[in-house]
Amino acid sequence: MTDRLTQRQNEGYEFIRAFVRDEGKPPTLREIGDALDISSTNGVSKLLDVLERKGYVEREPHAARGLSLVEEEPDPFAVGAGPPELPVVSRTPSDHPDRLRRRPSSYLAVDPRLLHEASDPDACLVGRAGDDGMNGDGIRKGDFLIIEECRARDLSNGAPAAFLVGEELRARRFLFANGKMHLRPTNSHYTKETFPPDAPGCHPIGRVLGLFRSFSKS
Amino acid sequence: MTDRLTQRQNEGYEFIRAFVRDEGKPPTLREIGDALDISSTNGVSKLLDVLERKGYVEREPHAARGLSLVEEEPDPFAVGAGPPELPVVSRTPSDHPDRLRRRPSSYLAVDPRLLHEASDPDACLVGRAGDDGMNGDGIRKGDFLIIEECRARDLSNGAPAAFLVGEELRARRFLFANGKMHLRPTNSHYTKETFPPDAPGCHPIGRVLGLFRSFSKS
DNA sequence: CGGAAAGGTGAAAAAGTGTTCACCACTAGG
DNA sequence: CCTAGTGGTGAACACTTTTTCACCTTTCCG
Repeated sequence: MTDRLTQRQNEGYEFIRAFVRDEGKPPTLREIGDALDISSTNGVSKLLDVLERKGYVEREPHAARGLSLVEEEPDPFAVGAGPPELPVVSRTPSDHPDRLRRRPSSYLAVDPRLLHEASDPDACLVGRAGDDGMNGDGIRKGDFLIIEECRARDLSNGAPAAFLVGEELRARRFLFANGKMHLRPTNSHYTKETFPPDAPGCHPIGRVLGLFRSFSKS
Repeated sequence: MTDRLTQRQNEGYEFIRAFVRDEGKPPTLREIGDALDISSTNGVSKLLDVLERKGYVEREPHAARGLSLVEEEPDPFAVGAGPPELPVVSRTPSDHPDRLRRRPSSYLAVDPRLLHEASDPDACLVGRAGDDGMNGDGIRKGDFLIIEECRARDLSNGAPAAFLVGEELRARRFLFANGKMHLRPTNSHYTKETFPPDAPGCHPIGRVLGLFRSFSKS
């Protein structure tokens, strides 16, 4: 898909894209011709020959609507279509928690249904669990946690939440009592930790909505 | 989209969905007929009449491929780009393991990087863990398991695998020894089970590549 | 100038596709 | 027993769509 298009060719190409997006099927030669004011299907056919030669479309001979768009790069700024992609944050010192979103290491596609609990899907990100402190809840070190960012006071007591402690992302059950934050693990080998609300070493990130995990082939 | 479909109607509907997703355009009557072994286009046409009356598809008279799926989820079939969607299978009696792929209950978008261990991404599907037998590996009842279908002899010993036992999908570590299949749980409250290779009540589905989980708001 | 490529018109042939008609078999419900 | 609905076969027919052929103009470039 390297060759440049002329203006007319681009008009045709863009029409096809829009048609496929709106109608769910490729246009016929006549439909293209009507849109571009080309009265002869042969004129349209020649236009498509050029688009095919330049690698923008593929044609299936003799098939009605036998036209398909050649895969392009997924547009990183595409609005609308496709499942949302969440930024994956890498380890960040907890004295710079604001860096969390600024330097995502990559983006991961997530089915929207996994975000159905989220109040604001745009506030969601992905981070990796740094330890096994939530083993009792089936969360293991290295798991990808789907986190909806929120303030500590919006976390409900006892719900799984994510915190930045040092450079480590920790999932813990969150409890607020006596003016302090309590991070309760569900693994008997870990101990409960308590921090004052604005402790420099511990930043609440948000609630854990879900997770995913990839088993490596052993 | 309330009326139930018969098995045959569902086969047709699922074929159309898969075709649109894979080909980027709706199938013709003959293409549907070839797939479902219906030799007469009229037979296919009548099938579509029913699907249309029940609200699953819409037809555009006289148009080639004048068929479209009635929108359910927001644009599940974005053309071209986007992560692969895996069929989510629902509970199926183990005397009909072949139904697994035929009646997916939905499709779930999965980031391709979660499939990087798969030999064949097209052989992957999603099923829900039916019990807590793999608690020790952090797999919990209700988790969505990403499974690559394969034959039992292609499973490596000790690897997490999925089995259909009765109507329940079970994740277990798989061992083949002394001519028998051994399903080893990693939860001390569950017991190891042993089946002969062709036991009617236990069908190996494939290896577990990963999982995801959605925490419900408490 | 000459040639190549883009960008057409117009018509007819060939191929693909949807529609209709007549007919059949099975099942479930009244 | 009758009827409606499902699920077909097979063939003829009409419509839609792609392909092909002959011929044209304009622009750009060596």
